[in-house]
Amino acid sequence: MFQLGVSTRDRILDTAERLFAEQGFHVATLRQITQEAGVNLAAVNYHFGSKQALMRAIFKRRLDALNAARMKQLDIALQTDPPELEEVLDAFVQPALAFTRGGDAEGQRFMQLLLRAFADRDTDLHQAMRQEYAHVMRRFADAISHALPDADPERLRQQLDFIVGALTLTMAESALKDTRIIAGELVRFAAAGLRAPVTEETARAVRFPLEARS
Amino acid sequence: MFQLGVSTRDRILDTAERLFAEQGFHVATLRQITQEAGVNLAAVNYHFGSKQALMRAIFKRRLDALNAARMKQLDIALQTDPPELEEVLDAFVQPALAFTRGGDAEGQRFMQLLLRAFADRDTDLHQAMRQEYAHVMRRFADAISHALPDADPERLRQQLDFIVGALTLTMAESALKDTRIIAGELVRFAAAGLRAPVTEETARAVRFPLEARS
DNA sequence: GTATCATTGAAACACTTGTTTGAATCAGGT
DNA sequence: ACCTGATTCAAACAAGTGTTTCAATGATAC
Repeated sequence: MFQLGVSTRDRILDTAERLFAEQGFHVATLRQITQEAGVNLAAVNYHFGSKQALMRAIFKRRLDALNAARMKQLDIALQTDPPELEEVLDAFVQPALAFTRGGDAEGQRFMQLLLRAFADRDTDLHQAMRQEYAHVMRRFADAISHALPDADPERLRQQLDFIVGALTLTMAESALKDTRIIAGELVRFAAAGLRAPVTEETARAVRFPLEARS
Repeated sequence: MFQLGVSTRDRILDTAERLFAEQGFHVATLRQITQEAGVNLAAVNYHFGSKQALMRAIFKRRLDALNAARMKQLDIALQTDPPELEEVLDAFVQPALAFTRGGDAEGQRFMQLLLRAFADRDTDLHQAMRQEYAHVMRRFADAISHALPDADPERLRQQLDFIVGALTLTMAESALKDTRIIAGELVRFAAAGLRAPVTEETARAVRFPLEARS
């Protein structure tokens, strides 16, 4: 029950990740974390320095893994030139689910954590996440531009944020068993959105967004 | 500076909304709120009962207004039968920006608050928000189904969540001046995504989502 | 003017928080 | 065996939290 054989440091990491995702950073207390992990209260400050530093360690561990998995799958997609749009999007979406393959809810837990980080603007965690993300996002934006050479790269980059929002919120929200199907749907949905040209109607909507058109 | 002439209750409501959005529910303290609002500390518990109840009051005020605005604009779109898909999506997206028209950042602040509520699963606030939303979401899902009679209603409902995620995250994240343009882009993006049929390629992606396709 | 109610004010309350301390325990090397 | 450094432990610390209390003040009606 107390994950015998695993180091104190890892027990804290796993338990804190779960409780931070479930309850949020400021609601989950060190006493609750250490008690459920079966370690002493002071162990957190000994191994990590502070509660904040613990959070950063948790975040870095998963985000590095997620980004590496995305990069790796993107490289495969980029072996064809120009790359297939769906394969590029797959490389972005699917690794977010890869963690769930083990059977437990780790992947979804991290998406919940990611969603909290997005919500926490003006925190160093938010800044750190955006910076960690910047690399990957730029590479994916470039790949999408190559797949859709006729589209404006700046607009494509903007629309990548739509995909991030849709992915993060639905993955954090949905039941575990549905995530795989939803990911496939999202790729199809996003690919069509990215391919859609700017029509006269939608251009007018951009210019006069609040006009009631009866 | 202290919004002279406005009632104590409203001063608390406005200040707390701002601080909750900026810092989060558990980080913003009643002492900070009451001090910045220029009211006594005990005023919160007198007028609202508790910090939680204050949060609910804040949320209800804006969400009711947002939902009402969406419903009203949806009714206009539904005057044509079948409704135009872009008009239905406009009715969903545009009211989220309507608050920003006054010049201040109220609209974006509320989207940040909404994002926090999404991240806070397993809280009564999250439950309350989902319930308040359920009505509106069902009506919009029905309207979209009417606009796209050939598509599976259940799948359309699923994809409405994509739009919610994209809208909430980008609106909370983006600079204020960009929100109007982004909203127009989102309508175009989402309309194309909803209209896209399920191809053999994407169907395969749904069946074998983690397969590396080189 | 006075009684009645709602509202404000300063202070205290009970409790929890993250962090620190210093002794006890453990492991590995010589 | 003995030393050394890393790790664990129980206890305390200082600070901050939401909430409550009760007297002071304000407004309103009779």
